[in-house]
Amino acid sequence: MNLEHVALTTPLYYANDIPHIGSAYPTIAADALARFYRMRGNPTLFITGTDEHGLKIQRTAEKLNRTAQEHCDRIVPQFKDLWQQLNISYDRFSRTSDPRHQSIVNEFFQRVYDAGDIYLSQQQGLYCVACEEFKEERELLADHHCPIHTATACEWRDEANYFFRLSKYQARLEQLYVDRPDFIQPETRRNEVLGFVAQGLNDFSISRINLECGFPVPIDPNHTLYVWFDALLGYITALLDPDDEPTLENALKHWYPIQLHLIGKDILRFHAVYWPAMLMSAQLEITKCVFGHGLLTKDGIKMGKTLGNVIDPFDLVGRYGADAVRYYFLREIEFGRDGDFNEERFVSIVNADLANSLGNLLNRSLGMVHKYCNHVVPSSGSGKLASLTDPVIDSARGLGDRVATAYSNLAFRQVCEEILNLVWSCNKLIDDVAPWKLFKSGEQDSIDESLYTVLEAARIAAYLLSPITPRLSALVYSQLGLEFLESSPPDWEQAKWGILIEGQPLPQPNPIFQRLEVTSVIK
RNA sequence: GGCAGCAUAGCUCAGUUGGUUAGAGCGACGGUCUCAUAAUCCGUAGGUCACAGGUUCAAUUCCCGUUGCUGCUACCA
Repeated sequence: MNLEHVALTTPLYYANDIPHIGSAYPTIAADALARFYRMRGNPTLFITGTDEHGLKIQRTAEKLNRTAQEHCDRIVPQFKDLWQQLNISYDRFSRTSDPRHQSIVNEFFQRVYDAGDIYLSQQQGLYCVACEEFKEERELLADHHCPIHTATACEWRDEANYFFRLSKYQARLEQLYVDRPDFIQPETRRNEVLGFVAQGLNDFSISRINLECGFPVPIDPNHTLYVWFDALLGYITALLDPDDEPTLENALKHWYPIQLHLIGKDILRFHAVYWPAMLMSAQLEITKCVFGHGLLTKDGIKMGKTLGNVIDPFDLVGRYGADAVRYYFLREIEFGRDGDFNEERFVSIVNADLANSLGNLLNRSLGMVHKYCNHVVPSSGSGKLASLTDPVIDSARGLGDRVATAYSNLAFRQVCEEILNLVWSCNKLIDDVAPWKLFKSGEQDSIDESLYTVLEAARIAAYLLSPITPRLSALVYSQLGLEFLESSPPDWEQAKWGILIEGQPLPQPNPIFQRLEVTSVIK
């Protein structure tokens, strides 16, 4: 078994506002992956957190009459609360306002500076005072008026900024993309990056003046580090053990390099271009893979505050529960592509798969065990029904490998499909065998054989689905009289056939997943 | 504008290295069983595989064009 260390990250979410569904989605995916790797026995470090610097946060805080730190201190608990409600098993919550982070950033900056990749230059351009931003000429209206603030013209500014020598890394980046075709996934995202880089890379400024919210530039405290420069380093800070001195050496010793950054495609460039260049400059290894997932729409329409059609993740989990939400997003949406949320569809998919197919499979077979098999796990039989049970058993035996491949490829949809195929074949097996008829004719051996097959297959299905629906799987296990601690699930041996032991008493069956009802009026 | 991608049943998607009746799930409709959470299982869905050309004995699958949609086209994050 591969016991490689796996550190994986969600984005460090911008702590400007409370979490939205776009933050929940990749976090759910990352959690499923982290749980999968832990089950396989890989030492796993699952990192999430918040990015707490930059102009937007500063402004939001000002509006609310708070300091930036106070503002973030109020936002962060809401992220943590949502993650708890969604059953997210993160190991580290990295906040970029952490003083330890500053130490890491300073050290990293020094390395890049020593490499000669940071220099002072002039940022010239048209500046909208109202936006406090430089604008491109092409995005402005006539006479250099800002489209947002049409009353006043932008003014020409000539501002000193520190720059990172990104252009120096053009060739090495292109080589990286060639040498490691899996570095950027999925393929379409990779093509976007290739196209972008092929245009030629410009150095980018990594400092701002007139900005308080952020770290001072180590070599020039009049400047503040540009948010992204320190935000990306939050991943490395998160690698520090709690008692470690905050040095790069300590951060890199166990978990580096990071295996996977799971991000939205909207921040792909920072992770696939700037970040590896920064790491090259600091002479650090590059993350193994950057995966840019798709974005979500609601009922086919882009979500936005102005449209008022945002999905509130708190509301969704509150009404339907963590497993249902986790399952829908990973089952129904091809990870990597854009996807849609539709509440009626959500309810029908979740009911069909979790309640009707898997839940009812367990419930009906346990019911029969209690009626026909003395409330204990039946024997696996003598093989009379082999022609019916063998295909199911074969499918269950191979399921672990198939599902593991799919998880490794972040193909959650495929994971679900593979598992459902087994579940469906079990429901069909029951109908084909019809144990209730065998009971009347007294064919106990065949009853046992069919029910053992189905229970054991259901167990494997639940086990392999547990990274996605941990609570549900734990319930299946307890219904089967087995232990399943959500916080430390049993190891991958459980993917094998034959774990259920004949004669073991079974508790009274109880539906593991209640059918959902649409609880809100569809607008 | 430039570059890239996509366009298959009501919905979400598979698929065809070009070749008899184009598939799955969900939804809908009909039927069956009775162990079960009115669940399961079976059957039905007559989709010109976006549109118009081309190559070929043969294209939904290759090529060109058109239309539509999406993404990228750098310093808000």
